Amino acid sequence: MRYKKSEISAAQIIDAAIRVLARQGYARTSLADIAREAGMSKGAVHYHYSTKETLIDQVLETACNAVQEKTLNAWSNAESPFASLRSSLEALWTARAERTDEALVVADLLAQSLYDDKLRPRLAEYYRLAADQITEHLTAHFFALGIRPKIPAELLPRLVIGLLDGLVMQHFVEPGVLSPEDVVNSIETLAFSLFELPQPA
Amino acid sequence: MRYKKSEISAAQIIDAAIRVLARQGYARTSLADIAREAGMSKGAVHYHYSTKETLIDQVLETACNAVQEKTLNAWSNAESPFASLRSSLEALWTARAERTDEALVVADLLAQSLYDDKLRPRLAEYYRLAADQITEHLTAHFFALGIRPKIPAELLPRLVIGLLDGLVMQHFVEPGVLSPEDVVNSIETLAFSLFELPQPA
Amino acid sequence: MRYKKSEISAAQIIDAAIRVLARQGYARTSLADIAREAGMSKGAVHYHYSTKETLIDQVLETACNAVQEKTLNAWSNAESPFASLRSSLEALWTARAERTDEALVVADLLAQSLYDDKLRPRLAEYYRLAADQITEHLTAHFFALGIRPKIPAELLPRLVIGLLDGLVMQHFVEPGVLSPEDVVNSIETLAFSLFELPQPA
Amino acid sequence: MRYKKSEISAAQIIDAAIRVLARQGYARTSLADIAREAGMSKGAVHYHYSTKETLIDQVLETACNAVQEKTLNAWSNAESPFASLRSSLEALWTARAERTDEALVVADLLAQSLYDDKLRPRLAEYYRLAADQITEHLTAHFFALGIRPKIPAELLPRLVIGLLDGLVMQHFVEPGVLSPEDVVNSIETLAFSLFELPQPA
DNA sequence: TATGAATGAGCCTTCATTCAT
DNA sequence: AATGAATGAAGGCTCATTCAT
Repeated sequence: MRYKKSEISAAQIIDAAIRVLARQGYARTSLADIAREAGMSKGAVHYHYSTKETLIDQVLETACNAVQEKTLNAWSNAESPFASLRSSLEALWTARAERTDEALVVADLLAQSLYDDKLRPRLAEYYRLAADQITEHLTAHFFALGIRPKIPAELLPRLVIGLLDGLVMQHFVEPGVLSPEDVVNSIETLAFSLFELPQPA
Repeated sequence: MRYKKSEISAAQIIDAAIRVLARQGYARTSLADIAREAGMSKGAVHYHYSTKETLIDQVLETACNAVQEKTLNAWSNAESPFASLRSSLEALWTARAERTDEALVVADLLAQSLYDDKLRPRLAEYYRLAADQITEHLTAHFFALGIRPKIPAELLPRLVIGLLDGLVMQHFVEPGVLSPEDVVNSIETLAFSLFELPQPA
Repeated sequence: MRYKKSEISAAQIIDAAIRVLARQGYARTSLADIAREAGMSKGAVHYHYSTKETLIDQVLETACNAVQEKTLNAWSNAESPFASLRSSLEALWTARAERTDEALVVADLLAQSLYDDKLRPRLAEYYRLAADQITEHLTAHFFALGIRPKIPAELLPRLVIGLLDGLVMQHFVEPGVLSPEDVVNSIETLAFSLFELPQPA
Repeated sequence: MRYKKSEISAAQIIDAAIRVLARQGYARTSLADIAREAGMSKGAVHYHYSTKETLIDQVLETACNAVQEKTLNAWSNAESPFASLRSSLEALWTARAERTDEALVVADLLAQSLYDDKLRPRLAEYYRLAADQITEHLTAHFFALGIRPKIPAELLPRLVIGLLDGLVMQHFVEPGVLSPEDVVNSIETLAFSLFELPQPA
């Protein structure tokens, strides 16, 4: 078999944890909640992850990867650089705004990381990977064509991510206030402005 | 007597709570911690705020107001619209990135609000006020001069706030990654691009 | 004035306490509840009764007296001994079963007295007085006529009171189970049997 | 293993609770007291009974059953109906007056039930069972012989119980005031009077 | 005489963790 | 590999009591 039985259980626990954390948030989630959701005893959870810290750590890694993977698909379709940019932005926004369990967990643990030194490096890596994804795309479709932005190239992805993350929080706090269309349109306009390209018709 | 004894104590508790929350985060802060920081007994805290919820509510309001007030000063100096914009952006960034207790508390409780219906409205109002502040400035210094952005005017403040908030989280997670200068420069450039103005020399 | 202001307040507290105790029971009643009901501060309650114990003691005395007084009227109407007996039994039953605040408080504190040495003597006196009341009546209307019961005369009142108290608890626990008519009828029959008198037509 | 470990512990807790409640009364008994008496941690008590309510409920049931069972033996010895009646009354009285832990707990929680809707049904059942026990005996030994009381047959057991309960409270409040002999004698006399039987020599 | 503020012990409950099985 | 039982430290909250005013 592909995974040992033990590994299956361990993964089930992580999945259950993500579900519960997405539903209740870190501050209100106990190991008992997670065990119940995973259909196991508290003891079993401790068998696989000896501390809550270890478990949460693993949860964060899994959740980050999941979000990352989801946005990865965004960059595949190649058409024109412009069409590609738009569909990518759309995907990046959706992956965050959709309230998937994983995105919620990342958002919640992001805040936890302000006070938890163990969590912070993982989030830093998450940001780095996300930025790299964007950089890669920009390099292939814009920089390679000689199209350069008005701001430092290494800063651009950080801005995009920051903008998306910040907007998503506003979206969560007051769901109606930002229409997805407006968001994507605006970011697109912004991107074009930065690249000194004429707005597409 | 300027303030009643009771009001002083109540305010001391809020201040202590903000200090402790900024240090430890909501999930790790108990009423006992707050009482200790305030130099009072747990009972006294309960005397002034019958519930942890009530207290946190008040804390959030105070913290939001503090952050708001800090950025309010940003808009005062009038010179040219451009100089004003830059100094304002700088102030907005600093107010958030400086790791003041209040800004940290707002960031933390923002995440809590994902799971706490009582907190959410307060944060929504916070966003609204912040957006209004920006709108007001833009109206006076840009719209009034006939300078219009390429994106819907009511969306612009939301983008600015989103961008700042999002960047600040990256800054918190990995302190070195964004230099304040770069951030402000970039946002300024971005703003100028959006307004179709030539970059100042 | 008849009462000093202080005495009025003290009495108001007792009355309030009886109302609250009747509503919530001793185990669930705090001094704060009583103060609130009395429209005073907790401090004021403590000014008049320095401990909860003192207050409860006073409450019990007042409640006992109230119940006693209520049954006292029962013995007034003199007609025939038999008619008098019946109406008296009726009054005794009603005073207990009616769920007046005072009767409830006595019933509740009676149980407390099992564990509280301070309360017990008061209850003992209450029983003694109630027994005396009955004895007096029996002496005047029966013994004086040479009608003697089959059981020791000094035990009879105790039996009557016990019977009433015991039945009243059943009545409280399951309100429908004993009709007041049945109860009075039965006790009357019982009394007549004890006195070897023929049942009245 | 005859009993599971868990069941043993659960039973030990109930037993400990009965002991403590009998000693201190409901109003003065905390879970910590019970845990200490049971030789366990507070956490263990909560492991077996998730709520104080649940625990008290179980305690009441156990105590009621214990009292019931004790009086059950009273009805076994069959000799003559008259001798049987007397010995039964004696047993009924003793079971209540002896100050067994269980009887005290029932008496205390009986009072609590005035303010606790969860407790009341259990006590109602307790009364019903006790009444049934008596009815059964009366049916077998008196009604079956054509001996009928002067009062409604279904009321008779309620009167007996009420009388015993009420007398027991007097007995608890002032231990010396009622000699067991007197009580049983009187009730016996009372019973004979009700059945229109000649007093035995 | 009365209040408002404060205390500290104690209450019920939750929870991460341990451990024998 | 997993469970059930148990622990003990907190956690939020209640409450009788004290005391300056």
